Amino acid sequence: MHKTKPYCTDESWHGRADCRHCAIRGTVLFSVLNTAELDRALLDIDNQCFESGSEVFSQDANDGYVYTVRAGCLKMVHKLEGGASRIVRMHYPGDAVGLEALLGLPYRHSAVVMQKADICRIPVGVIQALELNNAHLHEQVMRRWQASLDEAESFITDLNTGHAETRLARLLLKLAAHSERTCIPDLLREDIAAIIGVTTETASRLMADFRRRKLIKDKDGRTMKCDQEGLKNLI
Amino acid sequence: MHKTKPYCTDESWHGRADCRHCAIRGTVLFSVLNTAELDRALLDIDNQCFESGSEVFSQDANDGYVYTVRAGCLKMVHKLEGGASRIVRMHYPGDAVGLEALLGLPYRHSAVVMQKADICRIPVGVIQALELNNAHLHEQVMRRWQASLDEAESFITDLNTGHAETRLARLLLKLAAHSERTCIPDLLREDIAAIIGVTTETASRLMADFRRRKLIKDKDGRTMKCDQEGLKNLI
DNA sequence: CGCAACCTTGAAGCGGGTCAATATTCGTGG
DNA sequence: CCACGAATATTGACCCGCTTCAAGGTTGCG
Repeated sequence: MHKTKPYCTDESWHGRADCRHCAIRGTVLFSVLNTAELDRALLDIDNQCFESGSEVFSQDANDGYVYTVRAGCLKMVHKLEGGASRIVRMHYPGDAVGLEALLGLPYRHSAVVMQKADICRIPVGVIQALELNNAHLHEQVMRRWQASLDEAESFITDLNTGHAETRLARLLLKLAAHSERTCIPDLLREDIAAIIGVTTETASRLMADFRRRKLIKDKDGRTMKCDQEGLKNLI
Repeated sequence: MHKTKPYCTDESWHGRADCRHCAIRGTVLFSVLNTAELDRALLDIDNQCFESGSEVFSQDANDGYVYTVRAGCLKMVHKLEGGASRIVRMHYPGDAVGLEALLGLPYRHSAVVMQKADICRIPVGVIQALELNNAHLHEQVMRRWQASLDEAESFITDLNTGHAETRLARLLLKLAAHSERTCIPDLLREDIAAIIGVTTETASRLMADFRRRKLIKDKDGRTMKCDQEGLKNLI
């Protein structure tokens, strides 16, 4: 990833509005921004768009960055010994990803884009430096950690419990909860399988069945609309 | 839980050795202990033994304590809508439990003892106060958060993936990794079922089968020995 | 166009669920 | 100490949901 431009410190930047979800921005910007030191630190934050399918970082790598999601959707993919892999959680706008880097640890999973994403890359040193003098940022980091834990645990209780049809319904509802107007990404059948713990064929059969029952409708190329009420009846 | 005695500040306490794993003790004790203020804060830390089956805290409660495990083993039980429940992770000596209390949030799960446990109860205010002046403690808290995340995710990748026999083998090996000399607790079949995501009957059938194949041996009442090499062959 | 990646669908088999009966362990009180 | 009942564990028989293996079908891209 190459250095682009210092969005965060540019008050006239058009994308500024989305910064309201950012742990760094949402808490620090409006409290202690006016120091030269802070402005300097923020220059190290980079921003980039990723296309669907591209990898933000790779399992076992250790590059010293934490990432925040401004737009789009990521999957955290864990490779298993047998060559197969499972998706252990997803991340949405406002989430921080790769927090283990704050502890100097290698990434536990690969982060791969599921839906075109706008992502900020923050060197861990920046966060650590700001945290020293800012308890509020510290709390925001902990909140992001807890959010990852909540998401991983909901994968166990919601997406790995009950019949496959129920699990798929819960997955679609979860995606809808993070989308505008029930417009959700049309996931790869392989990804659905890796999330709800079935084979690709079963995922395909279920999705085809849901479409026939009009629980989901194709919108354009990579998104669809879903019938939330109908899906809730399956749970 | 009633106040017992200020173990942490009593240098002659026989149980002191186990404090080496504690986030508070392991980092703060040897750095800034000698202040009256810190000693005072530590007086609010309580310590108690819990018998197997007893509940340390309850899902949705909000009592403002974080707990650390000094000995024994806990299960984090999440109640589902249908009345059933799943176990989303386990905790062992050195772990911190109920970290969401640091954010003022209600507990996500009930914490129930699986094996007689020795547990410290720490008011969130104590941790917050100490964190303000101690970046090292702050790091320790983050490490505990990451450990919870690692454990939850290993439940997805190890204990909710593959055939039931494989998952049970991985569960027993995980317990063995946290025990002395492959002596692991003889879990309730219902707990095994709630961990690896099968019915109680299937858990019972598999355990009975493992015993016949001498992969596990009854020791005394509530513990057993397991053949780690044999179990690894099932993965 | 033609290949590659992805999706859909079918048929057969089995792993684990379900329902039910029996055995075992454990706590409690006589 | 034994007896009794409740909780837990074991086992059987049947069946269904999902996997497996295999064969097209569809989409998209160089």
